[in-house]
Amino acid sequence: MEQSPLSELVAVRRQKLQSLRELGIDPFGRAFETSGTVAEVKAAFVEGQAVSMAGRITAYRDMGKSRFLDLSDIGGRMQVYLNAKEVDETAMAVAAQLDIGDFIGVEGECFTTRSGEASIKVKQLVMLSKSLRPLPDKWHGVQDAETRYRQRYLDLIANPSSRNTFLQRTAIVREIRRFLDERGFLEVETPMMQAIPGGAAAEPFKTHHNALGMDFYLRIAPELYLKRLLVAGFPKVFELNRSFRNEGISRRHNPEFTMLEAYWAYADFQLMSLLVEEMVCHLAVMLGNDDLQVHHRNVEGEITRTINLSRPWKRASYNELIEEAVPGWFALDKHGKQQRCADLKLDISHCPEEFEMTQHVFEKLVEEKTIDPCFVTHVPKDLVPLAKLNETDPSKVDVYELIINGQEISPGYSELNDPDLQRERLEQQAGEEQQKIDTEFLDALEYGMPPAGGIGIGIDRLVMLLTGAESIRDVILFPHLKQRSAD
RNA sequence: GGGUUGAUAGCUCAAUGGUAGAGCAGUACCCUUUUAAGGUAUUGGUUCUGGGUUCGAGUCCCAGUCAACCCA
Repeated sequence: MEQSPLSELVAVRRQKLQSLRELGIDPFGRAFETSGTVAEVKAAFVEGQAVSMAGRITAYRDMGKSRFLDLSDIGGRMQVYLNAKEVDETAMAVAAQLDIGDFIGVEGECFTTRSGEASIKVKQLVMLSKSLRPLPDKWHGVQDAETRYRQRYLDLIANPSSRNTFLQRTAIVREIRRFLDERGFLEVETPMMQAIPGGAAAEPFKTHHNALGMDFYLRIAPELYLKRLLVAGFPKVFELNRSFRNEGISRRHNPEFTMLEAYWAYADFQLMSLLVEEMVCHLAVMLGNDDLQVHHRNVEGEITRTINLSRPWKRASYNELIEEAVPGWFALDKHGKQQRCADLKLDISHCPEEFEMTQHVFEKLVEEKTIDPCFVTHVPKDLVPLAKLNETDPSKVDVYELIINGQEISPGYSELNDPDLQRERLEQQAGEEQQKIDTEFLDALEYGMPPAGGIGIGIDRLVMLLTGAESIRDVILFPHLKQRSAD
């Protein structure tokens, strides 16, 4: 045996494991029929009624001849009461070998304690799984960020706020599917492994298929395949799943992230903006923000930020917003813009072109400062090669970029369906790297794609916005971290 | 990639360069309605890793690992 204190704690639990086996008990039990989840059993509480329930022991209060245990699952906690008078000797012997962390099943009857807590008086106790390692502190939970991410299960066991965030994430995703289904959108699945990664400008992950003897890329967006389905005749489709970008990791970026893309034939970006507005408000209300004021709070529960989702949401053009932030910007020549950026302490060393400087100003002085929703329209065409040009100003495209909470949450386009123009604009964007153009997509467009509105929504960022999470790692169950060296 | 901060018992955290501690968890005992149960006693340490300075390093210096935040 090793000498470390952890192994001492494990040894104590392994000794109990052995004791259970000596009692003829399988410490890792089998199927157990329950009356429902912990929350369901608690909700259906009727004094004196027989129930059965299973869960993990999360607290243990030993009174000598009687014991109180808290049984928990991801959705709730309920107290059970164990009394030597109510159960046989074996059950009390088993109870003596229990630890916080064990899974047990109980059969018994509902009763209310003197202090008024709905509880279960145990008649039968069944061992379901022995826990061999000690759980985190019951009161302080897991504070260490690294542990919370690497061992998310500990975070979820110990931290109610984390449980709540992920339950809300699930509710949001489910409700988005229901919302779109209700409006006639069909959910589809398109390739995550693509020979040519299209639909966005981003660095892809590369992989290899042995039997085909060819390289694939993990998709950076599903867009070009969903548009093939518009060609196929689907009037309304969506996909809600993972995309992958081989770029930096930050508070706002995870290499794999979840995106919704939806396409609606015969619609345009303006109709799509209304759809998104309606959907996000609907989700906010579902989560209990009836007044459409989403409050973000710190650990003390104080409000740190309030996002006002009241409709209608602001709509403003790209140029207007930049002029608002930097008056006279567009009157400046290239040198003047460089000077102005220097005055504003903006680093534009990586922006050789004027439109890139403008975009940098937009990101730093508009996007990051926009908390309440704003649809940014009339975006320069160089930034968006897959959208239709504006009829009156062909230097702009018919798109919106929805900014909320200082982040881009959703782009929406009037989708470009002119195959020749699309080819030209992709060629222009690709520059020297013409092999990066998905020509089979362009072939598909030549068969005819209806005019359509399309949207993308970054689900992780949307969940951050709606739950008040400050890091994308707090809304992704298993965020990617660097592997720790074996020691 | 650069900067800043951090890593101490299973968990949460202390510790002027001078004997590594507390609460919870664990262990033993008491207690038949407790609930952050309570009472008494008690175990538990590669202070992230490797060097260095020093009579003496958790603490100071250097390098590394991992993380958080900011910048790119």
